Amino acid sequence: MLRSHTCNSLTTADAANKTRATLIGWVDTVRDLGGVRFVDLRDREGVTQIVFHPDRPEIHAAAHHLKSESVIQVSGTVVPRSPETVNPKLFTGGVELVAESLTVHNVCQPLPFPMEDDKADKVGEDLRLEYRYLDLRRPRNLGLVKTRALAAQAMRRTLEDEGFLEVETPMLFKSTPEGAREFLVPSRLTPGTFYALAQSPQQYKQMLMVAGVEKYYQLARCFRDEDLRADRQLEFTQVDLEMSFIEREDMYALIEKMLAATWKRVLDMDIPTPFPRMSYQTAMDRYGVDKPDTRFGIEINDFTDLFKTSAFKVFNTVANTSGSVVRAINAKGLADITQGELTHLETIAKTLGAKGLAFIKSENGEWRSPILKFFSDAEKAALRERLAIEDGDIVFFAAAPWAQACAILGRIRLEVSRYLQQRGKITLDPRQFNFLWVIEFPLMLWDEEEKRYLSAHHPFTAPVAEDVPLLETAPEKVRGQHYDIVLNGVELGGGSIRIHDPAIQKRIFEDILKIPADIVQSRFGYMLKAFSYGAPPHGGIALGLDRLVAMLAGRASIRDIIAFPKTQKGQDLMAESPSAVAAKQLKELHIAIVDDGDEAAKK
RNA sequence: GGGGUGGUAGCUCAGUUGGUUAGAGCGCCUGCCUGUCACGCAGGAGGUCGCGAGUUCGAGUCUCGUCCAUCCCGCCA
Repeated sequence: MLRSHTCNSLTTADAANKTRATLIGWVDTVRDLGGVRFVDLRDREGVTQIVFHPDRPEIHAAAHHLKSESVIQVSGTVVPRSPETVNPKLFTGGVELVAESLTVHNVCQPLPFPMEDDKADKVGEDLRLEYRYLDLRRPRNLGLVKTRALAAQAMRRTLEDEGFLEVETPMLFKSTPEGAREFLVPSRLTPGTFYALAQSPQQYKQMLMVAGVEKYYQLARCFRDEDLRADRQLEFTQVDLEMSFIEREDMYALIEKMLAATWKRVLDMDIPTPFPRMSYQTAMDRYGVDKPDTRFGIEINDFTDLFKTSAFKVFNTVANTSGSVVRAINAKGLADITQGELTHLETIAKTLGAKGLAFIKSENGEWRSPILKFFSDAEKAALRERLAIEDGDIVFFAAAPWAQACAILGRIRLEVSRYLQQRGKITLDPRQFNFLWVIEFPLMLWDEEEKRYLSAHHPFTAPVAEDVPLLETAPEKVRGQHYDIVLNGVELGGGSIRIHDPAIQKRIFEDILKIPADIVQSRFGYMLKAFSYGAPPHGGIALGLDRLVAMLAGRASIRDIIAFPKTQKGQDLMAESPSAVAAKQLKELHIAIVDDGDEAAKK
């Protein structure tokens, strides 16, 4: 090794022993006082002050020209600092290394952006991504890399202790068009055919269960060619696992154990288990989403019955329409909402298909609302009581088909919670982690555009046993044995008990999802075949590692905790990918470039 | 595919109603300085105002287009 110690290891005991040490690392800061020259030397572990005295003229002179972030190696003697020069902010602040020799291994060019956290955080992300190796070098960001590694380690340990086998599954899979958009990979050896990069190891891991692995896990890279967000990348990592011979309860217990171990290891926190559970129906009715943030209230209330006889035509009509509801939330203390905020909320409601956003403001002892005149005293009293309306509150309504009303009030609820946080009326503890199992999802959802049922999650989810007879008669009433793990309003992952009966799987594909038999055969034939050769009951789950680490680290964007993330346009600004390729490469892959310039011109 | 926000020195930003030579802080370069730790002090260099057109006597500023980044909607079985 080119060092005897790390930059976070020398102590006053070393100074007392006159320990000789060699340190190597990056120049953090240079403080040149003319006579004496100080350099803070930094490595992954910490910082140690180096001092250059004029009695060694060569290295004293060289120290004058040291640049920030250059890599240097220094040998010398550890000495104590005089009491008034001790730096209490530094672990090694009681000592310093008197330089006796200096090697400059690499001179750093002037930096493209400042490295101090307070300044660097304001620098445009595109520049920091172009120089990702510099941005990552900041101790705080290296800390995020460590957090990720620690979290992965904790989860691996739990799974290894539980007897899981790590198995790698192919990234080159076949195209399965019913899911997310895929990355296609042309096959050179079979002209005109394509692989698809795996969106998840789903089908392979089920095959591993048929193979008798019993307990499988993998930190699996997954690929989806969809538009990016702060919490979505083209490639991301899932903690993917599958078990045989289990029921749902077994999976809840395992994941609770794994996440508790992770939070203990990374944050030294004891997460209470078991996690609360909530049905999909309850989550939608009370929070308007299937991934509720339960750290604050502002729950949705139903007033459909109340308005069935109302004089207010708009609500009355909706309340008497089958499948439609009239619902409201009370944004407690938000009567001082600004016009801009209110307009923003209306825009959201309209984006989600509402005609507007009805509200009642309770201010200075009286209610204000454009629709107040339509309400009877009994209706007002019911609203006041059930929404606990007090002075300073504002109530928002949605009158729409159930799913739409949920979507509107779910979004409004999150927005108003943000406004209330900005006003200090809701305070969220950064160390509060509300884990929640959301269960009893419907197996199927009716798709109005395609006029057929689609799997709510994926078509391998097993129906709840008692609901199986409803498959053909009332598919929308069949509950799936699916479970989502939700944390503070973020979906960490989901999974299910799978179908292991080829007859039921076939019924789902052909009779319910209406996938033509020949397509079922070509896409899933091998699965149906495998299930007829001794398929064990099995189930699994996949957790988004990137999101999970982002939650652990208190980061909003998963770009922060992925070493080399891509921008929203899917580009790697550092390596400059994607990039054009040579015609020869395309030819080899049997890809012809069709110039449709003329076509475009005609249009 | 759609909507919002932003793009001026290496970085972060200011730039008035369209008007003379586009500024500040930090960084960078040079010099001074023997106990600093965001060291200090003095001086200096550094600009295709994202790009392209248009309006105008005159555009960083107004208009249109375009590119990039970012947040969101659609999308993400």
